[in-house]
Amino acid sequence: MGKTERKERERKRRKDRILNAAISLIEEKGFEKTTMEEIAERAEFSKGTLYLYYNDKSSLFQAIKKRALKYLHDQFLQILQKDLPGAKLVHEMMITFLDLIHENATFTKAMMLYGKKSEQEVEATDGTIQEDCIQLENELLMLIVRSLQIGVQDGSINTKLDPKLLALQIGFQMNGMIQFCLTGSNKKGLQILDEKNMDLPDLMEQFLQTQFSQAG
Amino acid sequence: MGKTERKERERKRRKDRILNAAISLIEEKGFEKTTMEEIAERAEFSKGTLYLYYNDKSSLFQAIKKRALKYLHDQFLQILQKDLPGAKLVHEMMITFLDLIHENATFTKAMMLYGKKSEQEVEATDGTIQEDCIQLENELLMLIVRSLQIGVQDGSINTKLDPKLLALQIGFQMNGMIQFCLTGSNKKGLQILDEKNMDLPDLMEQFLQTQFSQAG
DNA sequence: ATAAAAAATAACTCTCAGTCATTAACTGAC
DNA sequence: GTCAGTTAATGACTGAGAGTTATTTTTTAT
Repeated sequence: MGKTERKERERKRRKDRILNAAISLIEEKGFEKTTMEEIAERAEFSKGTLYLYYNDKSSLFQAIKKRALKYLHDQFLQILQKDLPGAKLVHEMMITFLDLIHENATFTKAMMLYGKKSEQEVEATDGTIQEDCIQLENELLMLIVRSLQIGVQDGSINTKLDPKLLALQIGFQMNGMIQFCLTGSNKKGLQILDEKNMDLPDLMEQFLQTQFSQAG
Repeated sequence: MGKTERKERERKRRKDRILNAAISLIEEKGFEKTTMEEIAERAEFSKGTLYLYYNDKSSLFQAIKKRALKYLHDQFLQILQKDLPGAKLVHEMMITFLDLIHENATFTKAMMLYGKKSEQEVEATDGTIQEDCIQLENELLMLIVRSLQIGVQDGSINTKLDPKLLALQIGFQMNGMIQFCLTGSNKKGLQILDEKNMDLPDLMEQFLQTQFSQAG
Protein backbone atom coordinates (compact mmCIF):
# COMPACT_ATOMS: atom_id res chain seq x y z
CA MET A 1 0.00 0.00 0.00
CA GLY A 2 1.59 3.26 -1.15
CA LYS A 3 0.36 5.19 1.80
CA THR A 4 3.16 7.72 2.08
CA GLU A 5 3.19 8.32 -1.64
CA ARG A 6 -0.47 9.18 -1.70
CA LYS A 7 0.03 11.47 1.26
CA GLU A 8 2.80 13.19 -0.60
CA ARG A 9 0.68 13.56 -3.69
CA GLU A 10 -2.16 15.09 -1.74
CA ARG A 11 0.16 17.48 -0.04
CA LYS A 12 1.50 18.56 -3.41
CA ARG A 13 -2.06 19.07 -4.61
CA ARG A 14 -2.81 21.36 -1.72
CA LYS A 15 0.37 23.31 -2.24
CA ASP A 16 -0.65 23.82 -5.84
CA ARG A 17 -4.12 24.87 -4.83
CA ILE A 18 -2.61 27.60 -2.68
CA LEU A 19 -0.20 28.63 -5.39
CA ASN A 20 -2.97 28.95 -7.95
CA ALA A 21 -5.05 31.03 -5.61
CA ALA A 22 -2.06 33.29 -5.03
CA ILE A 23 -1.35 33.68 -8.73
CA SER A 24 -4.90 34.53 -9.66
CA LEU A 25 -5.15 37.08 -6.89
CA ILE A 26 -1.85 38.68 -7.76
CA GLU A 27 -3.01 38.98 -11.32
CA GLU A 28 -6.05 40.85 -10.13
CA LYS A 29 -4.57 43.13 -7.50
CA GLY A 30 -0.82 43.08 -7.75
CA PHE A 31 1.80 41.61 -5.46
CA GLU A 32 1.89 43.81 -2.42
CA LYS A 33 -1.82 44.31 -2.25
CA THR A 34 -2.51 40.60 -2.03
CA THR A 35 -2.76 39.38 1.56
CA MET A 36 -2.29 35.94 2.99
CA GLU A 37 -5.82 36.12 4.32
CA GLU A 38 -7.23 36.58 0.83
CA ILE A 39 -5.09 33.85 -0.64
CA ALA A 40 -6.32 31.52 2.07
CA GLU A 41 -9.90 32.46 1.38
CA ARG A 42 -9.61 31.81 -2.33
CA ALA A 43 -7.84 28.51 -1.77
CA GLU A 44 -10.56 27.64 0.72
CA PHE A 45 -8.21 27.24 3.61
CA SER A 46 -7.75 29.32 6.69
CA LYS A 47 -4.75 31.56 6.98
CA GLY A 48 -2.97 29.34 9.45
CA THR A 49 -3.09 26.43 7.02
CA LEU A 50 -1.07 28.34 4.45
CA TYR A 51 1.83 28.33 6.82
CA LEU A 52 1.76 24.54 6.95
CA TYR A 53 2.66 24.60 3.27
CA TYR A 54 4.82 27.66 2.86
CA ASN A 55 7.11 29.14 5.45
CA ASP A 56 6.09 32.69 4.74
CA LYS A 57 4.71 35.01 2.12
CA SER A 58 8.09 35.39 0.53
CA SER A 59 8.44 31.64 0.03
CA LEU A 60 5.04 31.48 -1.56
CA PHE A 61 6.03 34.18 -4.01
CA GLN A 62 9.30 32.44 -4.74
CA ALA A 63 7.33 29.31 -5.53
CA ILE A 64 5.69 31.31 -8.32
CA LYS A 65 9.10 32.16 -9.64
CA LYS A 66 10.10 28.54 -9.47
CA ARG A 67 7.07 27.51 -11.47
CA ALA A 68 7.95 30.00 -14.20
CA LEU A 69 11.53 28.79 -14.28
CA LYS A 70 10.38 25.18 -14.50
CA TYR A 71 8.16 26.05 -17.43
CA LEU A 72 11.03 27.73 -19.24
CA HIS A 73 13.32 24.83 -18.49
CA ASP A 74 10.86 22.38 -20.00
CA GLN A 75 10.45 24.52 -23.08
CA PHE A 76 14.18 24.95 -23.52
CA LEU A 77 14.72 21.22 -23.29
CA GLN A 78 12.12 20.61 -25.96
CA ILE A 79 13.68 23.19 -28.21
CA LEU A 80 17.08 21.62 -27.79
CA GLN A 81 15.63 18.31 -29.01
CA LYS A 82 14.81 19.84 -32.35
CA ASP A 83 17.15 19.30 -35.22
CA LEU A 84 17.83 22.92 -36.02
CA PRO A 85 20.89 25.10 -36.51
CA GLY A 86 22.23 26.44 -33.20
CA ALA A 87 21.43 30.01 -34.04
CA LYS A 88 17.81 29.06 -34.53
CA LEU A 89 17.74 27.17 -31.24
CA VAL A 90 18.88 30.23 -29.33
CA HIS A 91 16.42 32.36 -31.18
CA GLU A 92 13.52 30.09 -30.31
CA MET A 93 14.55 30.06 -26.69
CA MET A 94 14.53 33.82 -26.53
CA ILE A 95 11.17 34.01 -28.23
CA THR A 96 9.78 31.57 -25.72
CA PHE A 97 11.04 33.82 -22.98
CA LEU A 98 9.55 36.93 -24.51
CA ASP A 99 6.25 35.18 -25.04
CA LEU A 100 6.10 34.29 -21.38
CA ILE A 101 6.78 37.87 -20.39
CA HIS A 102 4.17 39.09 -22.77
CA GLU A 103 1.36 36.87 -21.67
CA ASN A 104 2.09 36.48 -18.03
CA ALA A 105 3.18 39.56 -16.17
CA THR A 106 2.80 37.90 -12.80
CA PHE A 107 5.33 35.21 -13.56
CA THR A 108 7.65 37.81 -14.90
CA LYS A 109 7.41 40.02 -11.90
CA ALA A 110 7.92 37.09 -9.60
CA MET A 111 10.98 36.18 -11.59
CA MET A 112 12.51 39.57 -11.09
CA LEU A 113 11.43 40.50 -7.65
CA TYR A 114 11.60 37.40 -5.60
CA GLY A 115 15.06 36.19 -5.87
CA LYS A 116 16.85 39.36 -5.10
CA LYS A 117 16.65 39.22 -1.31
CA SER A 118 20.27 40.12 -0.75
CA GLU A 119 22.22 38.85 2.23
CA GLN A 120 20.82 41.37 4.65
CA GLU A 121 17.23 40.52 4.00
CA VAL A 122 17.09 36.80 3.39
CA GLU A 123 16.27 35.56 6.86
CA ALA A 124 13.18 33.39 6.88
CA THR A 125 12.79 32.57 3.21
CA ASP A 126 12.64 28.87 2.53
CA GLY A 127 16.13 27.83 1.55
CA THR A 128 14.97 24.91 -0.58
CA ILE A 129 12.88 26.93 -3.01
CA GLN A 130 15.65 29.49 -3.24
CA GLU A 131 18.15 26.75 -4.05
CA ASP A 132 15.84 25.23 -6.63
CA CYS A 133 15.47 28.57 -8.36
CA ILE A 134 19.20 29.14 -8.50
CA GLN A 135 19.66 25.64 -9.86
CA LEU A 136 17.04 26.18 -12.55
CA GLU A 137 18.51 29.52 -13.53
CA ASN A 138 21.90 27.96 -13.93
CA GLU A 139 20.51 25.19 -16.05
CA LEU A 140 18.72 27.65 -18.30
CA LEU A 141 22.00 29.41 -18.82
CA MET A 142 23.76 26.18 -19.62
CA LEU A 143 21.08 25.21 -22.14
CA ILE A 144 21.78 28.45 -23.93
CA VAL A 145 25.48 27.67 -23.83
CA ARG A 146 24.76 24.25 -25.34
CA SER A 147 22.79 25.81 -28.18
CA LEU A 148 25.57 28.28 -28.81
CA GLN A 149 28.12 25.50 -28.99
CA ILE A 150 25.94 23.67 -31.47
CA GLY A 151 25.69 26.85 -33.51
CA VAL A 152 29.44 27.35 -33.54
CA GLN A 153 29.86 23.74 -34.69
CA ASP A 154 27.28 23.87 -37.46
CA GLY A 155 28.46 27.29 -38.62
CA SER A 156 25.22 29.13 -37.99
CA ILE A 157 27.01 31.22 -35.39
CA ASN A 158 30.17 33.20 -36.01
CA THR A 159 31.64 34.81 -32.96
CA LYS A 160 34.92 35.76 -31.43
CA LEU A 161 33.50 35.26 -27.98
CA ASP A 162 33.48 32.18 -25.82
CA PRO A 163 29.99 30.61 -25.83
CA LYS A 164 29.73 30.95 -22.08
CA LEU A 165 30.44 34.65 -22.18
CA LEU A 166 28.10 35.11 -25.08
CA ALA A 167 25.39 33.26 -23.18
CA LEU A 168 25.92 35.64 -20.32
CA GLN A 169 25.48 38.62 -22.60
CA ILE A 170 22.34 37.16 -24.11
CA GLY A 171 21.07 36.57 -20.59
CA PHE A 172 21.73 40.19 -19.71
CA GLN A 173 19.89 41.35 -22.78
CA MET A 174 16.96 39.15 -21.87
CA ASN A 175 16.89 40.47 -18.32
CA GLY A 176 17.08 44.01 -19.56
CA MET A 177 14.06 43.40 -21.75
CA ILE A 178 12.13 41.89 -18.88
CA GLN A 179 12.92 44.88 -16.75
CA PHE A 180 11.77 47.11 -19.57
CA CYS A 181 8.44 45.33 -19.70
CA LEU A 182 7.91 45.59 -15.99
CA THR A 183 8.80 49.23 -15.65
CA GLY A 184 5.64 49.79 -17.58
CA SER A 185 4.16 52.02 -20.15
CA ASN A 186 5.52 55.54 -19.64
CA LYS A 187 8.72 55.25 -21.55
CA LYS A 188 10.80 56.81 -24.24
CA GLY A 189 11.74 53.28 -25.18
CA LEU A 190 8.25 52.37 -26.29
CA GLN A 191 8.12 55.48 -28.40
CA ILE A 192 11.34 54.56 -30.15
CA LEU A 193 10.14 51.04 -30.86
CA ASP A 194 6.90 52.44 -32.11
CA GLU A 195 8.41 54.94 -34.50
CA LYS A 196 10.63 52.23 -35.97
CA ASN A 197 7.68 49.87 -36.14
CA MET A 198 9.44 47.25 -34.08
CA ASP A 199 8.69 45.17 -31.04
CA LEU A 200 10.86 43.35 -28.57
CA PRO A 201 11.09 40.09 -30.49
CA ASP A 202 12.28 42.06 -33.53
CA LEU A 203 14.89 43.80 -31.45
CA MET A 204 16.01 40.53 -29.94
CA GLU A 205 16.39 39.08 -33.42
CA GLN A 206 18.49 42.06 -34.46
CA PHE A 207 20.58 41.63 -31.38
CA LEU A 208 21.22 37.96 -31.99
CA GLN A 209 22.08 38.55 -35.62
CA THR A 210 24.67 41.09 -34.62
CA GLN A 211 26.13 38.74 -32.05
CA PHE A 212 26.16 35.78 -34.42
CA SER A 213 27.79 37.44 -37.40
CA GLN A 214 31.11 38.58 -36.01
CA ALA A 215 33.84 38.04 -38.52
CA GLY A 216 36.30 35.90 -36.60
CA MET B 1 14.13 90.01 1.81
CA GLY B 2 14.22 86.53 0.23
CA LYS B 3 12.06 84.98 2.85
CA THR B 4 10.37 82.32 0.80
CA GLU B 5 13.59 81.32 -0.88
CA ARG B 6 15.29 80.72 2.43
CA LYS B 7 12.31 78.74 3.61
CA GLU B 8 12.53 76.64 0.50
CA ARG B 9 16.21 76.09 1.00
CA GLU B 10 15.72 75.00 4.57
CA ARG B 11 12.97 72.66 3.58
CA LYS B 12 15.26 71.12 0.98
CA ARG B 13 17.94 70.74 3.67
CA ARG B 14 15.59 68.84 5.89
CA LYS B 15 14.44 66.64 3.05
CA ASP B 16 18.06 65.82 2.38
CA ARG B 17 18.70 65.12 6.03
CA ILE B 18 15.93 62.56 5.97
CA LEU B 19 17.14 61.09 2.71
CA ASN B 20 20.67 60.69 4.03
CA ALA B 21 19.42 59.02 7.18
CA ALA B 22 17.40 56.64 5.05
CA ILE B 23 20.31 55.80 2.78
CA SER B 24 22.73 55.11 5.60
CA LEU B 25 20.22 52.89 7.37
CA ILE B 26 19.37 51.00 4.21
CA GLU B 27 23.04 50.40 3.66
CA GLU B 28 23.28 48.89 7.11
CA LYS B 29 20.14 46.79 7.22
CA GLY B 30 18.62 46.56 3.78
CA PHE B 31 15.48 48.08 2.35
CA GLU B 32 12.61 46.20 3.88
CA LYS B 33 14.16 46.00 7.29
CA THR B 34 14.51 49.74 7.60
CA THR B 35 11.53 51.35 9.31
CA MET B 36 10.25 54.90 9.17
CA GLU B 37 10.68 55.08 12.92
CA GLU B 38 14.39 54.35 12.63
CA ILE B 39 14.87 56.76 9.78
CA ALA B 40 13.18 59.44 11.85
CA GLU B 41 15.40 58.67 14.81
CA ARG B 42 18.58 58.90 12.79
CA ALA B 43 17.49 62.11 11.11
CA GLU B 44 16.62 63.43 14.56
CA PHE B 45 12.99 63.97 13.75
CA SER B 46 9.92 62.19 14.96
CA LYS B 47 8.13 59.81 12.69
CA GLY B 48 5.27 62.16 11.99
CA THR B 49 7.67 64.78 10.67
CA LEU B 50 8.87 62.47 7.93
CA TYR B 51 5.43 62.54 6.45
CA LEU B 52 5.59 66.31 6.15
CA TYR B 53 8.42 65.81 3.68
CA TYR B 54 7.59 62.57 1.92
CA ASN B 55 4.13 61.24 1.23
CA ASP B 56 5.01 57.73 2.18
CA LYS B 57 7.82 55.24 2.47
CA SER B 58 7.66 54.44 -1.19
CA SER B 59 8.17 58.09 -2.15
CA LEU B 60 11.15 58.30 0.13
CA PHE B 61 12.69 55.31 -1.58
CA GLN B 62 11.95 56.72 -4.97
CA ALA B 63 13.74 59.88 -3.95
CA ILE B 64 16.84 57.73 -3.54
CA LYS B 65 16.39 56.49 -7.06
CA LYS B 66 16.02 60.04 -8.25
CA ARG B 67 19.25 61.06 -6.59
CA ALA B 68 21.10 58.23 -8.31
CA LEU B 69 19.62 59.18 -11.66
CA LYS B 70 20.57 62.81 -11.14
CA TYR B 71 24.12 61.78 -10.38
CA LEU B 72 24.31 59.73 -13.56
CA HIS B 73 22.79 62.52 -15.57
CA ASP B 74 25.42 64.97 -14.35
CA GLN B 75 28.20 62.53 -15.12
CA PHE B 76 26.85 61.79 -18.58
CA LEU B 77 26.65 65.49 -19.37
CA GLN B 78 30.25 65.97 -18.30
CA ILE B 79 31.35 63.06 -20.43
CA LEU B 80 29.53 64.43 -23.42
CA GLN B 81 31.51 67.69 -23.07
CA LYS B 82 34.74 65.85 -23.65
CA ASP B 83 36.26 65.91 -27.07
CA LEU B 84 36.43 62.18 -27.65
CA PRO B 85 35.29 59.77 -30.33
CA GLY B 86 31.67 58.72 -29.90
CA ALA B 87 32.53 55.11 -29.16
CA LYS B 88 34.69 56.27 -26.29
CA LEU B 89 31.92 58.49 -24.95
CA VAL B 90 29.51 55.60 -24.77
CA HIS B 91 32.13 53.44 -23.17
CA GLU B 92 32.82 56.00 -20.49
CA MET B 93 29.15 56.35 -19.76
CA MET B 94 28.78 52.64 -19.27
CA ILE B 95 31.81 52.49 -17.03
CA THR B 96 30.36 55.29 -14.92
CA PHE B 97 27.22 53.27 -14.57
CA LEU B 98 29.06 50.12 -13.60
CA ASP B 99 31.15 52.03 -11.09
CA LEU B 100 28.03 53.31 -9.42
CA ILE B 101 26.60 49.83 -9.19
CA HIS B 102 29.82 48.53 -7.81
CA GLU B 103 30.29 51.04 -5.07
CA ASN B 104 26.74 51.79 -4.11
CA ALA B 105 24.40 48.85 -3.92
CA THR B 106 21.71 50.90 -2.25
CA PHE B 107 21.40 53.31 -5.13
CA THR B 108 21.35 50.42 -7.50
CA LYS B 109 18.63 48.59 -5.70
CA ALA B 110 16.58 51.70 -5.44
CA MET B 111 17.00 52.18 -9.15
CA MET B 112 15.64 48.77 -9.91
CA LEU B 113 13.03 48.29 -7.27
CA TYR B 114 11.35 51.59 -6.83
CA GLY B 115 10.06 52.49 -10.17
CA LYS B 116 8.34 49.29 -11.00
CA LYS B 117 5.09 49.90 -9.11
CA SER B 118 2.86 48.80 -11.95
CA GLU B 119 -0.61 50.28 -12.46
CA GLN B 120 -2.25 48.13 -9.86
CA GLU B 121 0.05 49.14 -7.06
CA VAL B 122 0.89 52.76 -7.61
CA GLU B 123 -1.74 54.47 -5.49
CA ALA B 124 -0.18 56.83 -2.99
CA THR B 125 3.30 57.24 -4.40
CA ASP B 126 4.22 60.84 -5.02
CA GLY B 127 3.55 61.51 -8.67
CA THR B 128 6.14 64.24 -8.94
CA ILE B 129 9.12 62.15 -7.97
CA GLN B 130 7.90 59.39 -10.26
CA GLU B 131 7.64 61.85 -13.13
CA ASP B 132 11.09 63.25 -12.42
CA CYS B 133 12.59 59.78 -12.52
CA ILE B 134 10.97 58.94 -15.82
CA GLN B 135 12.19 62.23 -17.23
CA LEU B 136 15.73 61.58 -16.06
CA GLU B 137 15.71 58.06 -17.44
CA ASN B 138 14.61 59.33 -20.80
CA GLU B 139 17.31 61.95 -20.80
CA LEU B 140 19.96 59.39 -19.96
CA LEU B 141 18.82 57.35 -22.91
CA MET B 142 18.94 60.37 -25.19
CA LEU B 143 22.45 61.21 -24.04
CA ILE B 144 23.52 57.76 -25.12
CA VAL B 145 21.79 58.30 -28.45
CA ARG B 146 23.70 61.57 -28.85
CA SER B 147 27.00 59.84 -28.22
CA LEU B 148 26.13 57.13 -30.68
CA GLN B 149 25.30 59.70 -33.33
CA ILE B 150 28.62 61.38 -32.72
CA GLY B 151 30.33 58.03 -33.05
CA VAL B 152 28.61 57.28 -36.33
CA GLN B 153 29.70 60.70 -37.62
CA ASP B 154 33.32 60.43 -36.58
CA GLY B 155 33.56 56.84 -37.77
CA SER B 156 34.38 55.32 -34.39
CA ILE B 157 31.10 53.41 -34.59
CA ASN B 158 30.09 51.14 -37.44
CA THR B 159 26.62 49.79 -37.21
CA LYS B 160 23.68 48.80 -39.33
CA LEU B 161 21.30 49.78 -36.58
CA ASP B 162 19.61 53.06 -35.95
CA PRO B 163 21.29 54.87 -33.03
CA LYS B 164 18.07 54.94 -31.06
CA LEU B 165 17.59 51.22 -31.34
CA LEU B 166 21.20 50.61 -30.52
CA ALA B 167 20.88 52.83 -27.45
CA LEU B 168 17.93 50.76 -26.37
CA GLN B 169 19.95 47.58 -26.70
CA ILE B 170 22.81 49.06 -24.76
CA GLY B 171 20.33 50.11 -22.10
CA PHE B 172 19.01 46.57 -21.88
CA GLN B 173 22.49 45.19 -21.50
CA MET B 174 23.17 47.68 -18.75
CA ASN B 175 19.97 46.78 -16.94
CA GLY B 176 20.74 43.12 -17.26
CA MET B 177 24.09 43.69 -15.63
CA ILE B 178 22.53 45.65 -12.81
CA GLN B 179 20.07 42.87 -12.22
CA PHE B 180 22.94 40.43 -12.23
CA CYS B 181 24.70 42.39 -9.52
CA LEU B 182 21.64 42.58 -7.36
CA THR B 183 20.68 38.96 -7.61
CA GLY B 184 23.77 38.40 -5.59
CA SER B 185 26.59 36.03 -5.17
CA ASN B 186 25.27 32.51 -5.75
CA LYS B 187 25.58 32.35 -9.45
CA LYS B 188 26.89 30.37 -12.34
CA GLY B 189 27.53 33.69 -14.01
CA LEU B 190 30.16 34.71 -11.52
CA GLN B 191 31.89 31.40 -11.99
CA ILE B 192 32.03 31.90 -15.74
CA LEU B 193 33.45 35.38 -15.39
CA ASP B 194 35.95 34.09 -12.92
CA GLU B 195 37.20 31.23 -15.05
CA LYS B 196 37.68 33.61 -17.97
CA ASN B 197 39.35 36.14 -15.69
CA MET B 198 36.89 38.83 -16.63
CA ASP B 199 34.67 41.28 -14.83
CA LEU B 200 31.60 43.20 -15.86
CA PRO B 201 33.44 46.22 -17.29
CA ASP B 202 35.45 43.85 -19.46
CA LEU B 203 32.31 42.18 -20.67
CA MET B 204 30.68 45.52 -21.37
CA GLU B 205 33.68 46.53 -23.42
CA GLN B 206 33.45 43.33 -25.42
CA PHE B 207 29.78 43.96 -25.93
CA LEU B 208 30.29 47.48 -27.19
CA GLN B 209 33.08 46.42 -29.51
CA THR B 210 30.82 43.85 -31.06
CA GLN B 211 28.04 46.37 -31.49
CA PHE B 212 30.33 49.03 -32.90
CA SER B 213 32.11 46.96 -35.49
CA GLN B 214 29.30 45.73 -37.67
CA ALA B 215 30.34 45.84 -41.28
CA GLY B 216 27.65 47.99 -42.87
C1' DA C 1 3.99 91.55 23.14
C1' DT C 2 1.05 89.00 20.47
C1' DA C 3 -1.51 86.98 16.72
C1' DA C 4 -0.85 84.02 12.89
C1' DA C 5 1.63 80.62 10.42
C1' DA C 6 4.84 76.85 10.07
C1' DA C 7 7.12 72.92 11.97
C1' DA C 8 7.29 69.17 14.98
C1' DT C 9 5.55 65.78 18.02
C1' DA C 10 3.77 61.54 20.17
C1' DA C 11 -0.08 59.06 21.00
C1' DC C 12 -3.30 56.69 18.21
C1' DT C 13 -5.46 53.60 14.53
C1' DC C 14 -5.39 49.98 11.33
C1' DT C 15 -3.72 46.47 8.49
C1' DC C 16 -1.42 42.39 8.02
C1' DA C 17 2.24 38.75 8.65
C1' DG C 18 3.08 35.16 11.37
C1' DT C 19 2.02 32.07 15.81
C1' DC C 20 -0.20 28.85 18.77
C1' DA C 21 -3.45 26.48 21.52
C1' DT C 22 -7.38 23.98 20.28
C1' DT C 23 -10.42 21.17 17.42
C1' DA C 24 -11.50 18.03 13.58
C1' DA C 25 -10.45 14.26 10.49
C1' DC C 26 -8.25 10.37 9.38
C1' DT C 27 -5.79 5.78 10.24
C1' DG C 28 -4.92 1.52 11.95
C1' DA C 29 -5.15 -2.00 15.87
C1' DC C 30 -7.97 -4.73 18.49
C1' DG D 1 -17.37 -0.17 16.24
C1' DT D 2 -14.13 2.28 19.30
C1' DC D 3 -10.20 4.08 20.96
C1' DA D 4 -5.22 5.83 20.65
C1' DG D 5 -2.29 8.19 17.87
C1' DT D 6 -1.22 10.96 14.07
C1' DT D 7 -2.00 14.46 10.61
C1' DA D 8 -4.55 18.49 8.94
C1' DA D 9 -7.02 22.61 9.79
C1' DT D 10 -8.67 26.43 12.34
C1' DG D 11 -9.27 31.14 14.03
C1' DA D 12 -8.31 33.97 17.80
C1' DC D 13 -4.20 36.29 19.20
C1' DT D 14 0.29 39.01 19.07
C1' DG D 15 3.42 42.26 17.41
C1' DA D 16 5.40 45.23 14.10
C1' DG D 17 5.20 48.96 11.56
C1' DA D 18 2.92 52.33 8.13
C1' DG D 19 0.38 56.20 8.13
C1' DT D 20 -2.86 59.92 10.74
C1' DT D 21 -4.16 63.63 13.68
C1' DA D 22 -4.96 66.49 17.58
C1' DT D 23 -1.92 69.07 20.19
C1' DT D 24 2.22 71.64 21.36
C1' DT D 25 6.37 74.24 20.14
C1' DT D 26 8.81 77.42 17.32
C1' DT D 27 9.18 81.05 14.06
C1' DT D 28 7.76 85.22 11.83
C1' DA D 29 5.37 89.65 11.19
C1' DT D 30 3.28 93.53 13.11
